[in-house]
Amino acid sequence: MSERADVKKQLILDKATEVFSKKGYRNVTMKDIVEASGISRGGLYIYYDSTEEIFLDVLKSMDAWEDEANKNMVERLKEASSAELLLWFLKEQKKEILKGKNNLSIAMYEYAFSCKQEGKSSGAKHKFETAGLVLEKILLRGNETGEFACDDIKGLASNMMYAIEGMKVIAGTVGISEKKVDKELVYMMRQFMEVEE
Amino acid sequence: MSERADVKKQLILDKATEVFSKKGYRNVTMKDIVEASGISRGGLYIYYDSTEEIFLDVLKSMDAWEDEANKNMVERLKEASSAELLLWFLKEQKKEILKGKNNLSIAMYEYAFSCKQEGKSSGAKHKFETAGLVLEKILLRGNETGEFACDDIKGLASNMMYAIEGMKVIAGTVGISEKKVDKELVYMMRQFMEVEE
Amino acid sequence: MSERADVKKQLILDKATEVFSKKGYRNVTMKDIVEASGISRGGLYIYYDSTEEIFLDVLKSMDAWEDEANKNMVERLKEASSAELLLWFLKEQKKEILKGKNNLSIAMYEYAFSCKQEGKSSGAKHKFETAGLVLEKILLRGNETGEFACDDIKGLASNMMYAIEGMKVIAGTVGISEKKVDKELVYMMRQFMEVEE
Amino acid sequence: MSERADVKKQLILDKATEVFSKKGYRNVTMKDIVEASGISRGGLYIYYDSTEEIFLDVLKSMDAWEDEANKNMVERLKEASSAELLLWFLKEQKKEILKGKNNLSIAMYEYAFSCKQEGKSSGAKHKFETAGLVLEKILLRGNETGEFACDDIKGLASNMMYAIEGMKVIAGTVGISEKKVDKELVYMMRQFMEVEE
DNA sequence: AATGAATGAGCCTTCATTCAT
DNA sequence: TATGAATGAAGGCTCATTCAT
Repeated sequence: MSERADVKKQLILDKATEVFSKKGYRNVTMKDIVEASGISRGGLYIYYDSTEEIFLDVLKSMDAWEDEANKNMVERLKEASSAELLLWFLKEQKKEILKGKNNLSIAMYEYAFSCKQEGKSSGAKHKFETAGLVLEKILLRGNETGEFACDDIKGLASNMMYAIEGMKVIAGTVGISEKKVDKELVYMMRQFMEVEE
Repeated sequence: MSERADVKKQLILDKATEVFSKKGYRNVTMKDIVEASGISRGGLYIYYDSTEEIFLDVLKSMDAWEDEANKNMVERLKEASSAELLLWFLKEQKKEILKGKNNLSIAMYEYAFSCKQEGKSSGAKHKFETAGLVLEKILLRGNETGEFACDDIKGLASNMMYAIEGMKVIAGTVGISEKKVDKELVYMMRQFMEVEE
Repeated sequence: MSERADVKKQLILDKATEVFSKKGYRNVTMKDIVEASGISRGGLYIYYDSTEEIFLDVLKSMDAWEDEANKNMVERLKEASSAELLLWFLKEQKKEILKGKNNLSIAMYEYAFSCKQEGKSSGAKHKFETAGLVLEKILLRGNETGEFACDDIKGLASNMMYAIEGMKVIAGTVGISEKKVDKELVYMMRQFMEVEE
Repeated sequence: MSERADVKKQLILDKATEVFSKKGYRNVTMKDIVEASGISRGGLYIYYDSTEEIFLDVLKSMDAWEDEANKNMVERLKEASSAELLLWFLKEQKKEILKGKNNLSIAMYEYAFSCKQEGKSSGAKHKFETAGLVLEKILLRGNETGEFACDDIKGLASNMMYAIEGMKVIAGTVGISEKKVDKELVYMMRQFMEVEE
């Protein structure tokens, strides 16, 4: 693929990401993406054959970005304190939660749901598990350095991930306030560390 | 509306519930409901004007059922122990989580999401909050009777509800095992009571 | 299928026959048939899913008609003279040849060709062979009654059928005059019987 | 036009001939020819503006080739016996018949048919008549030399041409065996000469 | 000349909704 | 009320043709 094509694809992905964030997965038509990206109907088909293909590429590009972020974080494990990393991790999660109807969560759920219907794999599992592992690593390290005090790291990490997932969904549907998110995150942190209000 | 009409409506709702559980919200067509309910295309329009109207009625009938259940539970608060009630509550939640792709969660998320787009209210908020309040009541009472030991009931109830919500979504999309659900529930309970394995 | 549906289907077939006769097979779109039959786009899909399906039904209805005609002719073998039957047979062929661009031949060739591409059977073979057998029967009988004098009936029938087929194609493409057709038919008949000019 | 352009055009014609033979006329797209010829989409338009233009050029180049062949044959009339020439002529026809779905006949019929619709001339008539004249010449000469005995040369030539045309069509659609073609040709020849089996 | 990405018209198909019976 | 045939709008896809490079 030529460089020019890559630029075009990136434009499509950027606009498509907005569309999927606003409309979910199922409700998005090729026409939507055509109109959002300013490309002609036929032109879009040069690069992608279906909304599914585009959606998967959107996820892939996001995964690439997240993998990068996670790698950076693991690097930082060596220098930064666990508490700092945890704060960074939760801040990222908070950001995503608060994007609310502008995040891809609902689209991903819809997609994963339709995949399940058809017995396909959606990749959502991997994404969810990876984030859980990162959290585990941070907690484990914090326990070792004495920053945290937690006797069931796996259980805690899992609980936090599900609660965060729940907040994302609630944020994307009925909505959630920043204050509420903060409260939840503080509640979680109190289970294993001192938190000043 | 005649009694006969009510019977017909109930039939439609029952079958529509199955359809929405299996296919989500957006993906459901009038044809799906027509075929599932065995009623003619035109006949369906006598009772409902759109899939949205049907879906809202499905939610309403479920709410009615749940309100009833909650009322019963509050009644039982007087006779049963808080621990018993909590177990019953969590068992209900577990059941719903494990229904996985056969529960209405995804359809509700899709619907709530599209409502948010259009500024409508979906009723999902009410449902989520009601369940939270029930849990709160149980925990409060347990604290009073000394069965539970929890110093932030609101925070705990909220955390549990989000984590449960997260599990529902994960169950409906990437899937979750019963064992995993049990683990999560036990983890939650350990925060305020003794749990034997 | 209800009677009403049959009426509708017949209307579609009648109009579609005109369309296929005028435009061949490949060049016909659902839109053409929709416009010719005065039915809505969606309405057509209730009865037929593709132009191929319609075309096959057109052929089937013609076959039914021809089978009937052949059966009648075989009946008449008992009473009529072979010469009379032969004249009738050739008159039928002549009629079809002269329909020229209004006959289905070209559409059938196109269809049979595309079937061959895909390894399907088109039914054209059967039609061609059936007509040949009818001719053979007439010639055989004429030989027995002394009306005809032919020492290679199979060869003759085959030759005549190919020549007639050739005329149909030429008529449908470059065109042919009635006089020319008559000349050809007389030439054929002279091979085995007396023909007055 | 430069010589280089001629080379390019010839390449296009060669490849296009294959395509039209395989897919008929209507079913051929610019893309097919682009892919077959290895020339770019835009490049093709430098030389030809439509598939029709290409197809006409394909026919023209074939005509040129055949005219050449016919002229050669007429030349040979002076040296070779009529029987030899006839055999050569029929062998050529047989070859073309047996090419079956790889000959241009169907494409020509499709094209001629669509021309007739629009009142254009397709050139198919000329081709058909030219071949008939060649056959006539051979038969006439054979009659003069006493090799053949035929009292209606025009009628015979015409009959043969139609039968051959019929075989081409049948070969391109439902198929025909070599043995069957031989039988037909022998049957024709017996009408005016001795043929050993 | 040559390339191939881009355009947009046109056909295919589905489905919410209407309406004669 | 109930039916299901009919409608037409909307979205999917392909392909002839153009155009910047």
